[in-house]
Amino acid sequence: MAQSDTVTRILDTAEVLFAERGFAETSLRNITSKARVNLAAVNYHFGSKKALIQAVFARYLDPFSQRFHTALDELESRYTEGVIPLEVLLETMAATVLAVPAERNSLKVFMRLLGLAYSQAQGHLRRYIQEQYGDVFTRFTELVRQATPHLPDAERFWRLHFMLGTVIFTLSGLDALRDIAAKDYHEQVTVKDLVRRLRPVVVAAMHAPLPPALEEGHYENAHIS
Amino acid sequence: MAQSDTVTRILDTAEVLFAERGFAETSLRNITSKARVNLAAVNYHFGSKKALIQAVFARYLDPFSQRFHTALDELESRYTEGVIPLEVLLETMAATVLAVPAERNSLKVFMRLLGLAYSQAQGHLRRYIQEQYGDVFTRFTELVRQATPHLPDAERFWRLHFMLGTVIFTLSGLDALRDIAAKDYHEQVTVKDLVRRLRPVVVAAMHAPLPPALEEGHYENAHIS
Amino acid sequence: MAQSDTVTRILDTAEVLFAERGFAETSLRNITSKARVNLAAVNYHFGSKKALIQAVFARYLDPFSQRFHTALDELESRYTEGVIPLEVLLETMAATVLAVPAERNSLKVFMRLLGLAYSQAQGHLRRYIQEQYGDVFTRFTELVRQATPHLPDAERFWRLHFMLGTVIFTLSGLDALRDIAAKDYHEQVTVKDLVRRLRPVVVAAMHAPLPPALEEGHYENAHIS
Amino acid sequence: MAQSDTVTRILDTAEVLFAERGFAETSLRNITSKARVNLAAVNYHFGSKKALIQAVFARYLDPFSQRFHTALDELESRYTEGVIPLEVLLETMAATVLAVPAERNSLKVFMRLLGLAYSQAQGHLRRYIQEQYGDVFTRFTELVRQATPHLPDAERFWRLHFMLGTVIFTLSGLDALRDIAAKDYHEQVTVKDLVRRLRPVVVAAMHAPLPPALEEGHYENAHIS
DNA sequence: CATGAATGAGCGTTCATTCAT
DNA sequence: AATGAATGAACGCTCATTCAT
Repeated sequence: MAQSDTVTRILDTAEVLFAERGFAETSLRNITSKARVNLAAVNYHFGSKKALIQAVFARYLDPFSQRFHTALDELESRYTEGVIPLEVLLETMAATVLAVPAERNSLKVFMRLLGLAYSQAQGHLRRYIQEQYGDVFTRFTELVRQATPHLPDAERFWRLHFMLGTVIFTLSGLDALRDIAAKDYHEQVTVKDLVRRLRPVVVAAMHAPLPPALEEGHYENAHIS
Repeated sequence: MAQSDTVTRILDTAEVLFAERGFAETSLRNITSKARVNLAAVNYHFGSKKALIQAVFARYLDPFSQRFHTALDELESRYTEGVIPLEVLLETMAATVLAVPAERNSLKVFMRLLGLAYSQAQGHLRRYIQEQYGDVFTRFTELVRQATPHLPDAERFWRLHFMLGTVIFTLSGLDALRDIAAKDYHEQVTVKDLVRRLRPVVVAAMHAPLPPALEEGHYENAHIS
Repeated sequence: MAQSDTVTRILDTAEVLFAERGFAETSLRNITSKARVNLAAVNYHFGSKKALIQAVFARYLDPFSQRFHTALDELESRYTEGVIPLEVLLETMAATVLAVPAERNSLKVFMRLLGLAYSQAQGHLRRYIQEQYGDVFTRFTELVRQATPHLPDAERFWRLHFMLGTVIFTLSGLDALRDIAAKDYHEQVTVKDLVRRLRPVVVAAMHAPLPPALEEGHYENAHIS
Repeated sequence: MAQSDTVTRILDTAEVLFAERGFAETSLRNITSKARVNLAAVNYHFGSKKALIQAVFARYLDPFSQRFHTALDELESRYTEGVIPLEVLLETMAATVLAVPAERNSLKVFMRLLGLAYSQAQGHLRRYIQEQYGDVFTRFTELVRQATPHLPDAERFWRLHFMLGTVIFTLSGLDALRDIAAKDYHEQVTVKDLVRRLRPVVVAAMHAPLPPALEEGHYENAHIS
């Protein structure tokens, strides 16, 4: 059995099981038995379970990072005179995020994995992602800054994460939500459809009016605080 | 040791550890040793680890459910003539969500738990929450429907979940994000501050223009699909 | 099953297997299956394999240390006027070493274990023994120092270890040597017999003339160096 | 890579690691990765781990056996008329033992290995050594018998092993003992120095008076038995 | 009401060895 | 002659749970 075969089968199986159950709930025995490879093969090829988890992410994030850099290069060469509009930046990011797993028909898995990366207690994973792919995100946020000069830096930071939450939460919980939606609204939702719905929401959120300044104590009287 | 003491100490310890590490990564030994109670006490008082997880949620969701029903009762008696405005509904929900853990100074823990409930592979937990607290959410969404008659039902459904994602993602990952924000913007973010920032974003998102109809194939030429 | 039962059976089985095969070559499964206790019982009662190894030693060394201190107390109260003769010290040590395992008919095992403690790569074990029982050995060597004032300190140190080697090597390899002796000399050797033979050898070794001074270069011409 | 190169590097690395940690605690992966050869090379060149262990010993014992036979030949041709004195025999053995590893600066390693051969649970190793090198030891002990006609056979057997214990125990634990000695007596001990100290001790031990006969029951009243 | 002891199942990992190339 | 890949067995250990007291 060629290396690529075993390695690929482990990765293919692992990403599905990780996405379905999370990392701690997926044992190497689950993976190897479903992939029909030897239990020791994971440690042989990846070294440890942690390294396997990172490899699963790398298989998405390496091409993503590469393509996104390329796409931003193109944008920058096209908009030499002015700033790149926010909508174009968002559109480009969406297109790149979708392009990579689209080839393997695994957008849902990728999104679930992204969601897990944030929510599960895998400190090593967040560290790994930050180290390996931090620069491309930094580059993107800098372009967003230029596209939204009216937004205070802190406000932009939080809004980007608000939207990140929207996207990851929605797409990673897609199956459950889709079931409810189908039951209540007799509607079969596709990822394409969801992205269509997300677009105006994200744009509106980024363009929302600034909140009242904190010092005014305006909210002290409300029940929210 | 009175029962209530042991039970409370288990719950107090469990919710913190669950929030910090997730459910699978927190063992009963972690909990009982930190709570300085006997290992068997969890199974004795709660029956199983699953039941403990549900009990941890119930301690938040029972009072939340109760208060929210009461708050909606008040709103309905106040707005007998017209519909309750969307902003008021959102404000009321936010106030109720914040009120419960505020008494125990554990909003962050509660939000982390909510995030975990969605992201972790605890099917029993989602089922439990749906069964126990589904009706109050149903009541809320019906009021939102009346407040946003112009929104198609499906669109409203998705936008509510978009915003749910925003809130849960942000508040459950608060610590990590707060660290980044503090490092980059020299800003110490409080929950109160975050809610202030969330308000206009959520409102804008709910009022965003409808997406173009899917049938038009408008997006087919874009890179997103 | 009472605790003492399980714990004792684990210790009894472990010391025999350790003595027969060494520490690394004896698995917890070997021990627990032979002792007919659950595999997890070792970790439950001792915490780890390392701790089990130390517990096996403690069961011998704790009473030994105690008795030896008592015996030295008696000697010191008996010899208030002069020094305790070397032969008496050696005799006392021998008697104490033999007394402890004699009660459990396991001198051979104890000696094998002592030999292993020196020869096997269990750094934690040497550290543990040094920490727990170093003081009684220090006390003994100090008395030996007073009994042999003519010996340079370094020479005494080495001769004590030469003799330690003799005793441990002989008694820990007793079975193999006994087999050879039985085959060649038709002699069934008992521990008592071996101690009888060891006595004059040890005394003669401690009283051997000093080696020529190193500076003389006397040995440079010999083939030994 | 020429075969001899790979084989030599495996042997060089293996003997060091075996001496440091013992046989069971040294994995083939340890050896091959440190020697920078392929994992399968050990099984390819030696057949098994056991065979590797034996090969490590053979590299010392083959030349030792050869030289010792030659040295004894010389002694016998020199002492045609009377017996070879005990001191000369011991001196000759010491010189031969030291000569072989001296060429590779690895006396310590050799001694550690000898100690391990006795103490570790490698039955195959003792068998191998006995089969391969038993005759030269038999020849030596026969000469010792002629040199010490006054000693009963059994007594001579045990004293030789007492001394074997002294030497192997001391030299194989050299590093640890050297550390203690250096700390307590500010003395840097060399192997040459140790042999100097061993000489009078070994001679005195071999010449020690015979123990009282066992039948007398002399020791029954002592504490030793 | 509470607990120390015990259990069976399963975990990630490492092992010496084999085999096709 | 040599090696990368793969394997089955075993390792120490932790898990949630049960049970007798």
